[in-house]
Amino acid sequence: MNLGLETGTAAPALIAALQAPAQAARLWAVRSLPKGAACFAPGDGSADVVLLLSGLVKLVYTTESGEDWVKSFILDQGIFSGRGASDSAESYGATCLEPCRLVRLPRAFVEAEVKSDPQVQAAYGKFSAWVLARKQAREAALLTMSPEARYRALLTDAPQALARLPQGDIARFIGITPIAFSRIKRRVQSGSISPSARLA
Amino acid sequence: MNLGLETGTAAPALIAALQAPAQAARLWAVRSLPKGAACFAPGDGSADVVLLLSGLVKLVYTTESGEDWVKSFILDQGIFSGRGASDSAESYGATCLEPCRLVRLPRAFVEAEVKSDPQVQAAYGKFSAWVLARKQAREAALLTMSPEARYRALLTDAPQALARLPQGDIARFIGITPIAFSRIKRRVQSGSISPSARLA
DNA sequence: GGCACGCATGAACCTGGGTTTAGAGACCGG
DNA sequence: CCGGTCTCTAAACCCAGGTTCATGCGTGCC
Repeated sequence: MNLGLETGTAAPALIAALQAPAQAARLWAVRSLPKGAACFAPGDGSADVVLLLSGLVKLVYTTESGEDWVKSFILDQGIFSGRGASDSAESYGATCLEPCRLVRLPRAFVEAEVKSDPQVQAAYGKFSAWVLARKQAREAALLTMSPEARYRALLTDAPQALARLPQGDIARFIGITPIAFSRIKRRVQSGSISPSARLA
Repeated sequence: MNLGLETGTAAPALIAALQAPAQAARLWAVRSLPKGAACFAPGDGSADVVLLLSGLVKLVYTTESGEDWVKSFILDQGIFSGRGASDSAESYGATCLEPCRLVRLPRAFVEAEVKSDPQVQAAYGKFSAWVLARKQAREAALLTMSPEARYRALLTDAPQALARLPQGDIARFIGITPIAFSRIKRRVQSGSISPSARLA
């Protein structure tokens, strides 16, 4: 069971397919952002599509009470935007966890390229399918697995990613507090085989 | 915050758009299934697309330990298939909660229609966007809200749907056991304002 | 260098949900 | 009409995760 952290090749392929057309349209402006910078704020009206060329970004939901919950991480190369296809009420922000290099493209430009360029269209189709599969995996993980099980799955599926992420962010991605995450790590490392398949 | 139970018009529109081509191809065969029947089993190799014309279907993940968790409900009119776009490891089954009328179409046929028929293509685009938004909402709900908060949100957003669903299935959709759900209902009905915004 | 801040950990206590067991009511077939 | 099964509710107990308070450690800033 993977939880939606694997990187895959779909996003890099789509980035590559978009580069030439964007350069031709003089829209290919690589921007560098330092660690801690916000790519966009939650509720940002901007419907830009962001291509991450290198670095590490987290997408976070912020609740009314001010808690942050990590929707997902984008590692090294990936594509994301503030609003999934249509506008949804649940908006999220994006923050650089490492220095990042990225390109912003207007959504309209990307959509036009998808329609007109078969290369881009093919890459976009694969990317969409991959996004859907990831979302499905994440949904299943949140619904059917306990936090500890999710952590164990991450340990198996994406150890190299875990090493680059702050503990607090991993916790908020798994769906628990950093304190509880610390306890889980202790349990797991001590080799105790928790009998809880899927508890609260 | 809606949790992914609202029905919307995207699915009915796509069903309507597909009907004529499917009839022309002699693929439009309406089947009736009784309450309790399985539309397909988890892991079913069939990549058919199912159009639900009337009735009520639940999609359920089954864990290795045999627990069922409700991925989503399809009310009255909707479209679903055993495998989201690409094949994912997490497979789910579909069961009728009410007598259903439905049509099964081969995925290849639907994909071909999407490419060749602009009508279908437009409807499919809207449907895809709607699916994505719903998945996003569900992900956010599972990640950022407590079970009780999810139930309260359902009460607000989809009371008519709740009335048609068995308690146990609602519980498994919210992400808890039927027993815990019973307790939550008691708490909510007794008007106690639980101070827990988002607890375990 | 030294101070402050943030992050990770630790311990103690609370609480919501899981688990088990049990019982009341609805539905169905004989 | 009766007995079986299924669903929902209830009560008692356990446990994982939340909460609070406190400590140690690394980083950055002055």
